[in-house]
Order: sequence, then C-alpha cells, then structure tokens
Amino acid sequence: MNTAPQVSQLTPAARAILDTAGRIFYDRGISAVGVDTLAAEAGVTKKTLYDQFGSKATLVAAYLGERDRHFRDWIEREIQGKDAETQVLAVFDALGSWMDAHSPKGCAFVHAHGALLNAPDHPAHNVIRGEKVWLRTKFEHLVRAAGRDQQQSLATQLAALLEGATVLRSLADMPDAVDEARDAADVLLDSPSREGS
Amino acid sequence: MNTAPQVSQLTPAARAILDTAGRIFYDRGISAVGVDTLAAEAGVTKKTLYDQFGSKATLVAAYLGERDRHFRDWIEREIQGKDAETQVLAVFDALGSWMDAHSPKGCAFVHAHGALLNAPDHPAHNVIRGEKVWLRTKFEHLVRAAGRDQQQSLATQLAALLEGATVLRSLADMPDAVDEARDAADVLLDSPSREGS
DNA sequence: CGGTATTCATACAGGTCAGTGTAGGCAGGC
DNA sequence: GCCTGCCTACACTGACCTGTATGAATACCG
Repeated sequence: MNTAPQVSQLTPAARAILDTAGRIFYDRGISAVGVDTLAAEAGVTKKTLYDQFGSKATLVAAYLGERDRHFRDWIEREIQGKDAETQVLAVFDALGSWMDAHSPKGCAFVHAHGALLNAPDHPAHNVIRGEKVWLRTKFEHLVRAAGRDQQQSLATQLAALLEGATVLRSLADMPDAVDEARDAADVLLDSPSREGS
Repeated sequence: MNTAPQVSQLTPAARAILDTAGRIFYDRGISAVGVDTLAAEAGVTKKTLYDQFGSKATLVAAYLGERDRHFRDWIEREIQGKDAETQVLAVFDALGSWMDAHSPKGCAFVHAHGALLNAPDHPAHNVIRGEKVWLRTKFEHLVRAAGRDQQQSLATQLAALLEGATVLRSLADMPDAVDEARDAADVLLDSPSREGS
C-alpha cells in the first residue's frame, strides 16, 4: 500500500500552487489567505487552481497532507541508524531542527485545527488527526523496540512532551522547551518502572 | 497592583457581548465569527459593540483576557489547601476538569495564536503569551516549594506535558492524555536527580 | 492532422467582512 | 428640566471572500 509518491503526477501549475500554499498557508494562516492571493503568488490563474483542486477545502487538505509527509520523512531520516532508545531522544532533536528549518511559528496541524473548528466535516481533519496519531504510534514502536514496559502510557507521555514543547517554544518565547522535553523523555525512559525485564 | 476585578464596571451590553464572545469565539474560532453575528447573538447592535470595545481586535483581547482570568482562578481553586508536591499533580487534574467543563476543543490561546499569525501586532498576543508564561511560572513556584532542584527545567517540562496533553486530548482522540501526563509528572517529580537535598 | 489536456486572461455573481453614520429613545443625576 | 450615558434601529461603504463563466492559446499524443 501507498508504494509510490504521487507527487510527480501533479501538473506544473498544481505543483506551483502546492508549493506556494506550503509557504503562505503556514506563514499567514489558512483563513487569512484567499484563493485569489494564493493563485496570484503561485503565478497561476484562479481557474487553474479550481480545475486542479476543486475547492479551497481540498487544497487545504492537500497542503496538510504534503506537510505531513515531509514531517514524517524528516523524522525518519534524522533518527535512522540508531538504537531504539537513542531514536526516542533523536525524535526530539529532529523536532528541534524541523522547527528551526520549517516550523518556527508552531504546529501547522494545530493551527489548522483551530481554523477549522467551525467546519467539522472538513477533509483536513483526518489529516490532522493522522499526523498526531502517527507520532504517538511512532513512539510506541520505538519504546517497544527498546524493551520498555507500559508502552501505551509511555508513548502518549512522550508525544505529549513533544507537542507541548512545540507550543511553548513557538508561542511562549521559550527556545529551550524542546531540549527540556528531551531531557524529560530521557528521565521517563530511565524510570525504574519503565525498564523492561 | 491589580487589586479589584474590573468586570463589574462593564455595562450590561458590554457584559452580554463578552459572555457571547466567550462562547462563540471558542466554539467556532475567532476568525469564523463576524462582528455582525456576535452582536446579533448577544442581543445588541453593532454600534453598541463598537462603542464599548472600539474594534474587533480589542474585543478579542478582552475575550482572551477574561478566559485567562477564569482559567487561573480555576487552577488556583482546584489545587488550594494541598502540599506543594500534591499541588503539582492537582494542576493536571484541574486541567482535566477544566477541559471537561469549558475547553473540550483544545486551548483557546493556541487557537487564537494560529488565527492571528498574520497580525503580529494584535493586542491578543500579549495575553496569549501571558497565559503560557503564567502556567510555567506557577509550576516553577510549586516545585520550588516542594523542595525540588532544577526548578527551571522541571517547570518547563511540566508545562510542556500539560500543553501537549491538551493538544492530544482535543485533536487526536486521546481522552486519557491528561491522566498520562499526570503520571509522567509524578515520575519527573520523583526522579532522583530532582529530589532536593 | 485532429483531439485532449493544460493553462492563460478577465469578468462576474452573491455573500460576508470590519467599521461608520445618522437619528432617536430612555433612564438617572444635578 | 436638562444633560449625559447607554442603547436601539438601520443604512451604507469599500474591501474581500469562494466559486463560476467565457473564450482562447499552447503543447503533447495518437
């Protein structure tokens, strides 16, 4: 399932639209960017945008889906080749570099969720939930591979640390939040009740 | 400083506006609610709204300021009369009951931050940052009172757990996130390196 | 060479947005 | 009795919103 990336099947205009969406939806917020603005900054007509994506809602879901893929790839790449316990901590380091490079203003999925509170059937909600569930599941697999007990609880706790660090760093002027969260993750991993047999 | 609450000085219309704002801004999102809708649902004319608040931006800041006060009062009330270490854990329980009662869709301040990405000078940003900083500072005072070392790090880590649990519970279908975060906080508090002399 | 897909340019519809203006009603205090 | 503060009612502006319509140019592919 899901073997080949479908990205290259996009038409040039569709690619330009998604690239532009990736920048300005994140920087300015989904509801602050109109389709006229988006099409203009992508160097494309609004007609093309609607021919390619059908609606703003579909485009928003596509933007978040692509960002989700990039985020997962970033994490996987940054943690590869280490042992499982080190990988758990490396996820936090990967989050730090991801925020440096692509996410200084906080989590795009959290922002999207807030912007779509009044549209509960919006197709983006599945993408948003999927991103959060994936991260927790990633932690679950890693702590199982590391031989820890209570994998369910530990995975949720690690995911909470990571989400919270993102919030604090981006909107409370706390640049060290991610590093502190990493240290807390280390404590949780080394807690006696969590050591496997 | 800040001795008496100024709430009772509001005119009846202003109070109705703020009450309505507290409901529909949170439920639907700030940018999804227009001033026409807000005035109509408050049973007030738009003229009155502008006479009382001057602009939507000011009203948004007032809405968040009032929510911030309610949140702080809720936390303080729920944790009072316990010893310091128990209070740290009680903050997590207080968050759980707060979300049950008033915040099932996630953190209003995080949502507001996302909605105002494109308005960096918006007066609400100070309120948002203030709420996050207050929470971390609250933890800092509690862990100091509990005789823990490394108060700065521990406070940030506890705040991250709490923020992250809010995110996971509200937008990842993880109702136990807050309880799990409480357990993690307990582990961090009992970690040998954090015990005071 | 003909057909299909992609894209351009432009104009328009119908609605909502924040914010202002004008005019008047009503109550409490001096 | 008058003035001030609070409020209603309603019309209006100019900008922006999503989405559609019309018509034509370009390029690839059989």
